[in-house]
Amino acid sequence: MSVPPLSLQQLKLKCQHCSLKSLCIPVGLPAADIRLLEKIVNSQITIHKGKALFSQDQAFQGFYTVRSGAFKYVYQTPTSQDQILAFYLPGDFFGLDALHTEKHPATAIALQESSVCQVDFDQLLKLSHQIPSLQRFILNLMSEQTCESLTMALPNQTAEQRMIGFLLQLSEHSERRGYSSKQFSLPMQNKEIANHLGLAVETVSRTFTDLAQHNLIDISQKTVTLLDLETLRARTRLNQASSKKAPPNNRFS
Amino acid sequence: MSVPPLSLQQLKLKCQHCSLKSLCIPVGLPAADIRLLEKIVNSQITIHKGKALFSQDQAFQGFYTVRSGAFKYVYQTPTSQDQILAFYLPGDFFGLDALHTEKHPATAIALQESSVCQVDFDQLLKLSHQIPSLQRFILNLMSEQTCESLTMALPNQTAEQRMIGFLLQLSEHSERRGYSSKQFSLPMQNKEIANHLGLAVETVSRTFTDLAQHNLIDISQKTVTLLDLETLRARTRLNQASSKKAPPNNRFS
DNA sequence: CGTCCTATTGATCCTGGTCAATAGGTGTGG
DNA sequence: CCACACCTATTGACCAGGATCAATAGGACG
Repeated sequence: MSVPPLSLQQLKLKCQHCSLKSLCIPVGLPAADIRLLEKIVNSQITIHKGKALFSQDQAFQGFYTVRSGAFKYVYQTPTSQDQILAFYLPGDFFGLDALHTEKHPATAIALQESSVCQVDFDQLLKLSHQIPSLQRFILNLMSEQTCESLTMALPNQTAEQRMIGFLLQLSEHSERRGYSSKQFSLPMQNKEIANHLGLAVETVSRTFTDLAQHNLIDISQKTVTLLDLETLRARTRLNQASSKKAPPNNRFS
Repeated sequence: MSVPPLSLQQLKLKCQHCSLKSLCIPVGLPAADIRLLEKIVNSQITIHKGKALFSQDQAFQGFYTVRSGAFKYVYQTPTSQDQILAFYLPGDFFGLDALHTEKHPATAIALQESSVCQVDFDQLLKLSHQIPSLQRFILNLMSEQTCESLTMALPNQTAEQRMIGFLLQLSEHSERRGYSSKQFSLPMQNKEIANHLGLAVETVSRTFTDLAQHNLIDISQKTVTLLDLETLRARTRLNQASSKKAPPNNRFS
């Protein structure tokens, strides 16, 4: 049977026609540069549910952006306990943390049928000599990631606060991709949320039902609806600014 | 009174003669390149105890390396609660997380009389076109920081595990600088350790005395001695690998 | 349809936070 | 140089949030 010279399927694999291009490397680049970029991007990678895109200690061959699906990023400790460091959703970049050791520090596992683009890093560096804004893009990307994980590392926080923070994070992500900030799906299991947030599965379950009973969220079939963003945001603020005492030296000198 | 043309004091400010150069940007660079580097580094910055090197939201002018002293890196939340994201000791780089917003996301405050080098980032980028290994150095630096803060964000962990982890981190740092991995000083207060680790001050105090009573550490006058590295390391492993059940699917498929 | 894994709900226990009181340090002014 | 004030560290008593244990229900998949 004959196929058209360029199917819609194939067309979509090009950066120029990618629905995520406004969130991705091509942002702001002229069409000519995007065509150069396409040459060093492998957009044909599909990963099945439960399979690893790359494994911990595997050699770094480039970094990735999620086209569709979702990943968990798992660090395996020497004592064979797993810790989910992050989840990656469409539009997210990951893998650059392997740069300094040339080995991936953790394993990326697909939570569902997923597709990614692989960007050859060395070639991207070369290309960045022709396209100066690329260099800035890479640096900004890494700076952003450092900054994000720094603030992510905030401890304290009750179980509810961590859960709400997690939901708000997904909400922002959904919004950034042009979808609803109030409704999105959870591609991961409660068990995985628990692991990521450092809680027991039971606590995750209980917190979801608590929030639902207070009409702050609605959750059914792995789809979450945030019903009261205001109150949710308010509840993540720790201790309501502890205004009980207002010590005189709460400012930097 | 007449002074020699180049005092020992002034000499030490040069990258070539800096005692930290093997940990810093000059590592591996020929003397000629180091001289170029010296031109874009301001090594004359001294910060007094309690003063800020830069403040949250302040414009990014370059990044820093600690020459001497110590800093806490404080994020001030909208509700005016402070969170210590990190401590920076001699040899540490910081400030690059400001790159993508051009504003520092947190405030760096000296814990004691401290001195830093300020590196003009734009000039460093220019210089990296002449010295290719510089580009790699910058990228590696940022990758390392991303990676570090990612793994730092591990939750779980009991109070004791977090405290030991903190001490081991300082131990490695001390070793990297060529000092003892077993004995080092704590430039920060218990209050600040507590804040950083998300614990109560009382818990920090209690954990120190507990560890001391078990002859795992010795602590006096802000100087810590690690007496039993083996046991300390063993105690950071969460749950001793939970071998009670050994589920069949503890491996990635 | 049966098996296995995940989610939910209840009961109990323990780590670590909070409150409180005291001791030790540091710095300032008389 | 000492006294006082204020801040930090330590120790004890108590309490609560969330982990653990346990049992059941719901889903996914062969």
